[in-house]
Amino acid sequence: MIRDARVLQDDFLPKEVVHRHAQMNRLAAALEPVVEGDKPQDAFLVGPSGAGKTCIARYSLDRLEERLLGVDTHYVDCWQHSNRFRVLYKVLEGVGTTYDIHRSTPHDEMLQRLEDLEDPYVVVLDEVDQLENRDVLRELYGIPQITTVLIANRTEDVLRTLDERLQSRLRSCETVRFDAYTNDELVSILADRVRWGLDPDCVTEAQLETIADAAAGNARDAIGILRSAARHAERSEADAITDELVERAIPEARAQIRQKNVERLTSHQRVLYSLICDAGEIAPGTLYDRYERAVDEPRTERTCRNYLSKLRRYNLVAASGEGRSRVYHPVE
DNA sequence: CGTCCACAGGAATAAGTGGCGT
DNA sequence: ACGCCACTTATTCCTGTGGACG
Repeated sequence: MIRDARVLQDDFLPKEVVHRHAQMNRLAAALEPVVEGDKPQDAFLVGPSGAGKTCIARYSLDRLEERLLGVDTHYVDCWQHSNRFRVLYKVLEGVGTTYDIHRSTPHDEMLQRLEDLEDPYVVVLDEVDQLENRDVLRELYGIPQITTVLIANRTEDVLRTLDERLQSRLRSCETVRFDAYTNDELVSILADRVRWGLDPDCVTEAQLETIADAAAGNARDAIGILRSAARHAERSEADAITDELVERAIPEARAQIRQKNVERLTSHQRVLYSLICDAGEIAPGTLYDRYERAVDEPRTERTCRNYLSKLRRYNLVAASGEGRSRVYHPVE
């Protein structure tokens, strides 16, 4: 029943982008000057996750490379590469000069190589708000050949921690806003994937609507649910996806993401996480007390606060209330 | 209504790690 | 073998903030 598994993968890039023409055009317009040999405008794509930002950015890079020889482009996921070295390394990778780069290569040399570039270079920095050290942004902005396309959930999260100069520069670049997809849009995106990769008629319109509803505007989640349901159907050698499989796939797709994140935690972080899960809702002070008693050599409170912000970044826990009335609770 | 305190998170610092060049 | 360089993690110190409480 799965004819082409690739179209259900996270990194699949459709040949045509639907429902995002306005954003496509704005980004294309910002980059357009490069065709005439001028400096393109930096761009900033903002919006909730799964709203098509990454997709549009990658798509635009592909179109640009198609049209124009002698422009380099590259995509960097700052979630996976969250420090200066890794970002610079990935950026250099895009122009194929990493053959003799290693951990202890001075940053100056890496930057020098970028400054020596002959051709314009467009870099997408996805999830830029996950960057631990923003110095690298300033460094990249200092290189005239490089045009950046930043992607983040919220503009303010990125701007907040930057100095004045960089802030004003970022404010003046082309900002393209994305909203979450509507249910109808999600259904049509899912229908496309079904058409390209699954047997026709193996899933009903009503089922796609159920999936779209559960995904709450997030296309990545929606496709994840569809993928999970299709895999189960295939494993049980059914020739269609049943309603029951869809219902099961909804929590499962979420659990998979959570599982992946929990695996990336250290043992101390996991203790905090399970304490929060057990309590359902817990005040910071109580949490630290219990943590101190739960482990042999407890870390300091400050370190735990760092752990907690990591748990929040991974979307495992959330905090509500400010100041003294703050409580942590698990997500979902 | 003002004070106090728990809490968040920035900055500086120290100890430990890993891979490289000499 | 050794020092270097940059990274990572944890810690100490500190400031700003908003709700609780007298």
